[in-house]
Amino acid sequence: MTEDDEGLPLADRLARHIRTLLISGELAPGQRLSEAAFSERFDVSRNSLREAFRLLTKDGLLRHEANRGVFVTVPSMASVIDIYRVRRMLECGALRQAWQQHPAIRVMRQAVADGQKKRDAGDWVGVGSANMVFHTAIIDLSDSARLTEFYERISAELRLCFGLLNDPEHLHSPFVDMNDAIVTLVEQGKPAEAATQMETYLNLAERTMLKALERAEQA
Amino acid sequence: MTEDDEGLPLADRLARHIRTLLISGELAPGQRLSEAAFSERFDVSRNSLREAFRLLTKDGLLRHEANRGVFVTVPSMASVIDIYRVRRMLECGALRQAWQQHPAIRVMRQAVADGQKKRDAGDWVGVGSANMVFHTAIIDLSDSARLTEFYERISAELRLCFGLLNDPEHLHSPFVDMNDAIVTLVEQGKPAEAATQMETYLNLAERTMLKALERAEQA
DNA sequence: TATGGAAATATTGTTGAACAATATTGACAT
DNA sequence: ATGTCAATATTGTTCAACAATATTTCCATA
Repeated sequence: MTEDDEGLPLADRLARHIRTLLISGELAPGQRLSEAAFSERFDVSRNSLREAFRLLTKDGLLRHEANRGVFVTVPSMASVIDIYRVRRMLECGALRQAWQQHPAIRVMRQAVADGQKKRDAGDWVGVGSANMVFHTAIIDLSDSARLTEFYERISAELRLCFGLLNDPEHLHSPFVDMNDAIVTLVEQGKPAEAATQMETYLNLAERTMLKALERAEQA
Repeated sequence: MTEDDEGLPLADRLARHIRTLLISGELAPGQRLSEAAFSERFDVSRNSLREAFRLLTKDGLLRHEANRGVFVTVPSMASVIDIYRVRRMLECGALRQAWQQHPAIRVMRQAVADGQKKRDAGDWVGVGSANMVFHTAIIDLSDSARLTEFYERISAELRLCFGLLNDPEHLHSPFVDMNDAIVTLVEQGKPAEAATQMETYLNLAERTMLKALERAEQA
């Protein structure tokens, strides 16, 4: 735990730290997280650790089995389908009612430019990050703190899925140009078309993800 | 804690119990929840209680101030506006893509009938409950476990707002007939119209809520 | 050899006490 | 009445303990 404190309660800091381990894939899906081992590793009490575990369980990143401990969630086809259902609802909805001058649009445009640059440089991790910024900005179009927070949770769960894939970052590249088209439509004041495009995008992404997951499961 | 166990961990049971106290108004907005007092009251350790508090804080029902304790969230105009933004996104979205034969539609229709009966009997609490069932069923149209769970959280927060009002239950009555119109449109295979109606409904409900909250704040 | 089961071990679930750090209260002097 | 400082209470976190439940080990037996 070398990062910034911010004076937050220990359990929250712990949860954040463990979350980064989860989404970076340092903790593998299915892995059991022993209370003793982790409280030693982070040099905190079991009680504090358990609070953090509970928070992450509520976020769907960990799974809790009575008297057996907590495990890293193993993403399933069902969860992928559900997650994309949520994304269609939130992202398409945000686009559909987007106001042409919303500040988040600048962020979207910037993220697209960034993604293109990273792709041309062959920096696939960078492409993934830019893509993430892009979609977060779309949610910001809806100007709702609660939706933004909810999307963060969904987003973290999705990254858990990516952890199962063999060459995950490569997945994002084909979508950079679709992002471009979408933000352009929003800039042109065509929110309905943008939403439709996004639906196509998400359906495609979902299929790709499911196919990749299927391959990964067989292995 | 006289209710059912279900073998869930203590913190979860505690959180559920406290949540019912919150939404039923037995714990007033702004009130401080002393760890000592509540661990005594529920006959649990401070550690377990703190886990429960953290869960409820994540749900937005409690607010945590460092070194000062947890307080029942005081709903603000801003939170009401945000909550209705979420509801428009989720409920209108669910209606727009509703499949005409979805089982949740029966639940909606039943809830409408129930609400009308309760209203005619002057049972305002019953009207409120029926209304809640109706809107939860709308979310179920989207067939997403995550959206359903998220809506529960939003719903609980909204009930916290109702706790601030003087005669809260009375608020629901005018909406029973709008519910009727909406479910009828869905049954007729007109999801877009249903969504539009719902938007009108929610805008009206939001204004009513804000006005009532304004009155309550002055007092 | 394989299998079933019982004892031994490890892990989680929950508690209570302890203590440092911070916030609140109260007494006192001005 | 007001500001200051000590006294008190509360939260933040840890630790040690123990019951309850899982897992493993080991042995007897078919």
